[in-house]
Amino acid sequence: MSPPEASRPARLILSRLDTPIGEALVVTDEDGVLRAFDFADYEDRMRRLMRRHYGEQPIAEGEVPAELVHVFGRYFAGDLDALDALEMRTNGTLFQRRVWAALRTIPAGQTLSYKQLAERIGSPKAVRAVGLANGANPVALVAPCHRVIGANGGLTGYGGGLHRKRWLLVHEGAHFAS
Amino acid sequence: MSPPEASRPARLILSRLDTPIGEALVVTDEDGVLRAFDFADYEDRMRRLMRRHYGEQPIAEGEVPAELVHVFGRYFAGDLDALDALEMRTNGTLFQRRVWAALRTIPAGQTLSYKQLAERIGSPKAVRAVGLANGANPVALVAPCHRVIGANGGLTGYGGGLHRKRWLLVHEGAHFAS
DNA sequence: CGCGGCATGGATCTCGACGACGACGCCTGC
DNA sequence: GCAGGCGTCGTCGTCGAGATCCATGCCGCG
Repeated sequence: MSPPEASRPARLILSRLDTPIGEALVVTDEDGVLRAFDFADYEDRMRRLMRRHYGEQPIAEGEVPAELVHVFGRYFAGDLDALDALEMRTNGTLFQRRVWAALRTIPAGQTLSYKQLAERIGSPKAVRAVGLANGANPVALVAPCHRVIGANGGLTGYGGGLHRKRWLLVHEGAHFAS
Repeated sequence: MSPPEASRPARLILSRLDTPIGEALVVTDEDGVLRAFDFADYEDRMRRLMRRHYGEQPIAEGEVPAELVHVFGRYFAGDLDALDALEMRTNGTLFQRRVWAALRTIPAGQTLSYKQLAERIGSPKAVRAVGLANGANPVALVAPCHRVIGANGGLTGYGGGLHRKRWLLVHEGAHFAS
């Protein structure tokens, strides 16, 4: 159901990618597989997450792998499903990995409420916990936590700033309140 | 009685010094005051100690301050009291600092047993604890933990290796068994 | 003697318990 | 509607208790 815990990477490489909504941080491992995606104005939180998941290991600066440049470029250019097949590796608790896996079952253009997401992973009452896990998602966009909104259709919150959540949902043609 | 806990240093500088008993590690703070002295073959332990006392702070490489080169040189050349006036700063628990301060009251050429040292700091039964604190001494030579030996005159143990303890005691003209 | 066993005390590590905290949702009372 | 209160549940930080580890010393036994 949820993917297995990812092994401790031999190396972590941090690179930076320009997007229409600001500079993004891309962390990959020695196989070039994505370990984190976040926005540059939240670099502190991203580093804290990496430390939590992988220990004190230093993070080297590098280039964004060509395949990732290509795939994110397509997504922002309007090919909304471009990220669906992209491999990602995450650590985290069983519950978190369940939530993050469930996120990828929401197609672009659609949204889900925190409640519906909680039901989908079999813990119908763990609504706020789902919110917490959403906030701890290391791989924004690829695990599309921006597609989860309040039961009343409002945007509630987003780790990258509400303006980005709004932009992404508009970009994907989803419906939401105000 | 025991010196106050040293403040967190602004900077730590690690330098290396040749001695008749092998390369030594010298750690100084931004004032050039000694924070650690150990032998190069135990660099791991030294770094662990620094981390414990001063946190994750990185340690820069640098040159041994001229005064220290001079003073250690004199000690190894036979001026056995050359280190007596040297300033040092240590962190650690109250008990540890009491032990380390008491070490400096043992003159070169003399020895004390762990028991006598325990009595000297007012905890006559904390004999093994004194041994532990001795092993956690960050400032070898300057806090002369090598002058503490077993009640039967044997050398027991030394963080820098027994051969160094033996060499130092011979160098200082102290008496000990076998 | 030499050896084994045991008391002794501080530091460190590990665990489990506990409390606080949310990117919510629902119900109530105006 | 809308503001406020509360149930709910996984995380994380903190704290404290208990076990373990030792650079010992002493006693008792062969």
